[in-house]
Amino acid sequence: MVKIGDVAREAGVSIATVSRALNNHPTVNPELVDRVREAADRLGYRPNGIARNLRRQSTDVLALVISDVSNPFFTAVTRGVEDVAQRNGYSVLLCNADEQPEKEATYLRVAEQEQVAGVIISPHSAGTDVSRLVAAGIPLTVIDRPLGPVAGPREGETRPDARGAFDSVMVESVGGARLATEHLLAAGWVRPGCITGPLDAATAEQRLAGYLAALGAAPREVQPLVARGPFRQAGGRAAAAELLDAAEPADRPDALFVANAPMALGVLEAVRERGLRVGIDLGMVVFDDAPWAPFIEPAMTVIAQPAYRIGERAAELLVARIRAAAGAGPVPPTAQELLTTDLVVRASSLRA
Amino acid sequence: MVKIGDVAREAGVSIATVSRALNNHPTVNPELVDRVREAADRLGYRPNGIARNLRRQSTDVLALVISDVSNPFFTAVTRGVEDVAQRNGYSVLLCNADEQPEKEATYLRVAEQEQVAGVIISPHSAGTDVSRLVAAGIPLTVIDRPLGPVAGPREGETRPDARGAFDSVMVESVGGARLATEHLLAAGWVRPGCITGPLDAATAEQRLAGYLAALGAAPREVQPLVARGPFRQAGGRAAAAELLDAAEPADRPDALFVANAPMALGVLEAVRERGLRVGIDLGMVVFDDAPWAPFIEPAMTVIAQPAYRIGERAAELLVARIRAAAGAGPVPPTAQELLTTDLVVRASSLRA
DNA sequence: TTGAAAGCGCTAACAT
DNA sequence: ATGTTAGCGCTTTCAA
Repeated sequence: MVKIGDVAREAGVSIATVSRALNNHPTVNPELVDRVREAADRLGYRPNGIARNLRRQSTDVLALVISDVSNPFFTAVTRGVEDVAQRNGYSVLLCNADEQPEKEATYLRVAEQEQVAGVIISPHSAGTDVSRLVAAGIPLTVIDRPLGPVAGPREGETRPDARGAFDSVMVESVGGARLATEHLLAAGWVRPGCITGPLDAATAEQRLAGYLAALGAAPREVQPLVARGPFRQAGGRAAAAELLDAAEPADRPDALFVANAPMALGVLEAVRERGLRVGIDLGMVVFDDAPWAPFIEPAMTVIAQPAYRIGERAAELLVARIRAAAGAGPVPPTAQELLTTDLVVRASSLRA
Repeated sequence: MVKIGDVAREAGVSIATVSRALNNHPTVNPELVDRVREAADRLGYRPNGIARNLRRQSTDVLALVISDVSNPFFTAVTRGVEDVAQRNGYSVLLCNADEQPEKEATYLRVAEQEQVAGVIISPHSAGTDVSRLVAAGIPLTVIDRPLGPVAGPREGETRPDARGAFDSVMVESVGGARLATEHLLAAGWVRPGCITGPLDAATAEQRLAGYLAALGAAPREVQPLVARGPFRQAGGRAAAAELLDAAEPADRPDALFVANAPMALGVLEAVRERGLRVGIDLGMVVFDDAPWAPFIEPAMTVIAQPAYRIGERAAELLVARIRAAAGAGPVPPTAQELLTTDLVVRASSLRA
């Protein structure tokens, strides 16, 4: 490996000059800059990032910790984050926690140890522990799911200023879920059920809460019908089976509000296996749009989230905070952004 | 930030002992190990990964450079890589090159500078430059798309031993594409067209080659009908439009072989816009399965790749090579694995 | 403007 | 078995 000393010798200058020349320090003689550049090219010199990071105590890398790479929502978020990061000179390292708390914890530890410049995370649950990151002074933006109070340095102690510890970008989940359910009711379905994620996932709770709120506000009384499963295709299938196979026909839903897109595919499996027809025997609305939603039969009605925008905003807030932490900008006030969702009516929610 | 010296003081030992204790060095008194552990816990010590990497000249991190996070094929590959990596104590950093050569180059540079333990890459084109990685001795496994000869240290020079420079895990693309096209012909479609990726993408060429081979072997002569576009939904839509809108009806395909799944969604858009019905007016086969494929109407016939397995094998080969490079195992012979594809017949390819 | 040298936090070779 | 110390390759004072 060719190092800075080799370049210095080749260019006939000191290593300090090489460092300054390569980092565009203004105080160095332009002629020397050229000589150094050429020498570096000739030798194929590539600065050792690790050494640089150790010295600078910082990196040009952002970590994006998401719950599931195969969920189109998160890939859209990823795009937004990447585009903003790239414009600002950062690389994005994507960490797929895969809905597993241990995997998430591992990535958070790696992020801390490798001293990334900042972290954007969609926490598995409100209990996800980011206290070390906060303590290490690594800027953090939380997306998609809220985080509970951050633990303080001593056990059992929480930081009263936890809210100020990080920015967040969320979506109006409760409202979107309520809108979806009201839409189902308005379309003439009488017993909408709700298929949501696990108890520890905040988004699962919010979407359920919206569903319940809609039922509560309905003119006639409607019995809540709820099933849970992991936020994946298999989870949706099992949960749908649970609801659809209820012993009492009166307990079987005639419509389904599904809390995320991967689950919806599983719900569709269960529906088919039972010979049910969406739009005829069963109404359906899904929280989250997906590329395939317009192409299935009937086309899926969804609550669309501004996924790309969430990624963009999260990255913008993070970059601003990194800059501020480096003293290269004003300290922005803590942001808690709430973006809105859209009901996209296609065919699955309409009675044929 | 609490560092190793602080722990040493707290535990009343030297920093060397702390280092050894925390790294499970066998030669250290178990009683001291406990003392050190406790001291470290008490202080909330977290080793500085950067400093460690600088000293050790290595990392516990693998980089996985893929062309498109939103393609389900790559997310399945990612899962395979992650599972193997985790079992072997590595973290995976996912780098989304997004089909852009510059972005890919940036990530490769980051991987080199941050000295990741190894890289798995699905190269944008055969021209992707991995010479620096090879020169830096970073083990590399190539997946999905082949890489051309690796450039040598001097311009214009190629390394004759380039084939031995890295392992690869690919899929029988040509054969799969040929099978798909033959299936279309056998199902009674008479003018199958091919929608493939850009000229510089090797998989686009391979899939086209398979298509052409099938036409060449057909009993009656069949005119090739080919359109290209970026490997995305919008690319598929534009390419399909090109074929479907041919001035001469005789030049319009009555079936389509589509080279990847994201493109297929775009093709479906174009098909709908023209009021065509898949399975009736138009046969369709897609290279690559996708979670939504069984759920669209009619269900999509696909060439399924063992995506998860590709990721697993790539990671296994990489880990073995990293071990070997560290002297912790035998040097494996260069592997060039070729996995097989499966034709999954659903409804889209059958004449109703 | 340039160079010499200190040190980022850690591991490992060497000394005890 | 434990401690002392020399670096890993770089950036950045400090001195010239």
